[in-house]
Amino acid sequence: MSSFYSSKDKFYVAVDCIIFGFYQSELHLLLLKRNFEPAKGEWSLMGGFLQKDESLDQAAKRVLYELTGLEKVYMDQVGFFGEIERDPGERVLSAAYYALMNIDHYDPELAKKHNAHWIKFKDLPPLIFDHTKMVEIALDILQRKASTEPIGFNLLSKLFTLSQLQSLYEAIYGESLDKRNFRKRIAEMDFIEKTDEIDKSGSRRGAYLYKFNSKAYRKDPKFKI
Amino acid sequence: MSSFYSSKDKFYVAVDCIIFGFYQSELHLLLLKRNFEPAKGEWSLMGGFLQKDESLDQAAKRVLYELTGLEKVYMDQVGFFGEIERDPGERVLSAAYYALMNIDHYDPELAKKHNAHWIKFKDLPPLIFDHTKMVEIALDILQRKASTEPIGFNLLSKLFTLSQLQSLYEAIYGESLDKRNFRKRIAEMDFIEKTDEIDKSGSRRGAYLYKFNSKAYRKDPKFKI
DNA sequence: TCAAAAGTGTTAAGTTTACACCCATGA
DNA sequence: TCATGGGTGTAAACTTAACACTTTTGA
Repeated sequence: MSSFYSSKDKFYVAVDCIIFGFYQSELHLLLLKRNFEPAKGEWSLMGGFLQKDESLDQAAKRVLYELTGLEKVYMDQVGFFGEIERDPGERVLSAAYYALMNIDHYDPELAKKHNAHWIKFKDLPPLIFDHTKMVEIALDILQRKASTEPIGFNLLSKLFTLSQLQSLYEAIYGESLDKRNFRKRIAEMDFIEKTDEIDKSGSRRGAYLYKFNSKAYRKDPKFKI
Repeated sequence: MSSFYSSKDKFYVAVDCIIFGFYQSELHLLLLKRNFEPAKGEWSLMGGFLQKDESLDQAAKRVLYELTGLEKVYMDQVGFFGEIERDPGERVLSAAYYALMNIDHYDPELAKKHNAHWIKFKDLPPLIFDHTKMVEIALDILQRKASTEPIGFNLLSKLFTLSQLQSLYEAIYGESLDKRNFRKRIAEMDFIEKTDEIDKSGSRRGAYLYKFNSKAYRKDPKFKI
């Protein structure tokens, strides 16, 4: 180690994951009822410590993988949290990431193992440390980003109905949208393609299924939901 | 130290500051021509290491203070940079912050001492490590934030002309704005107040000076420049 | 046959953009 | 007297918002 660095302090660094899912027309978060210390018995985000051999982004992916068994989940940085007393045990800095995943891909067995639960975003319980703050900021970022970039599709199945897509955005924004205006907008986006498949699960009549064609999407400024 | 934490890795954590100034109708960055290792002789952001006794935000303020002698400068998070090899010397994580300061408040003596220079944003030289990336992200955040929150005033004097305000926003966005439309917008914002003072430095005729009244501003959704 | 979700256009209101000239002053 | 930046309004284009009924089907 060079002398330049040797006099400096070193710190534990964690990543915490705000994991969004969409289910029954509502946003949910995957939260842990901690059966381990510190803060045993309380609700928290899934987290883990950064290791020497991985980047922060890799650590976030790893932590998510440990909980869900899923790779290639959409993730993005929320911010970093560096208050001295944020973790009452030891000083730990944390980088928060949010993830958007399809709730159907989540193995309930893994949930049990970690004592993880999908909790309605609206019914958010108190969380340990500064995790509530992290969640608030994550929602804010999600709202802004979802309105100008096609990331919402990560919360849906490959094929989805327009009603599902609309209720997803309603859940993200926390407000209802006009059906006809919504569909008009979607119709203008060439990269949201109608298939000839029909979903019968949501209605007797059935609704056409659509898909997001990421190849057709290239930072289209038309994207604005 | 509890056994829970003791098996985890610890890391050096730095803060790097992207310091914006506004001067002669152009955005500038305060950069160091490093006369110290590592990367001596190259351009970099002002940075420093996080210490045990301070939060990340405090560290950012301290680092800025060391360079400028200024307190109470507007600062905001840019992101957390955690690639393994980002600093070729040792593994160092970095939290980037941007700062908006009035260039007139900056003491040129301090600049000399640190070998710091105000560089036109448009003429940005190559920077060490991932600092260029940090700057790009900071500009992006600044552009978005300046368009919906009244943070731009931090780059101006307390009193400013509308021409100065307009050229500030033109510099931030990198595009020119229509003078009449711009002034129409400003006129609708009650918290940007016309004084009866006149600035003669920019024209023979002189221009009215305005001030930002932060007390009158309360997350006004009308703010959109 | 009826309940429940799917699907479909038009109009008014509001916002954004484009645009050109006169004013006041000091050198 | 003239060069320079300061200051001002209107109309067209475009975007957003509000709004209600018909269709299809399985139970």
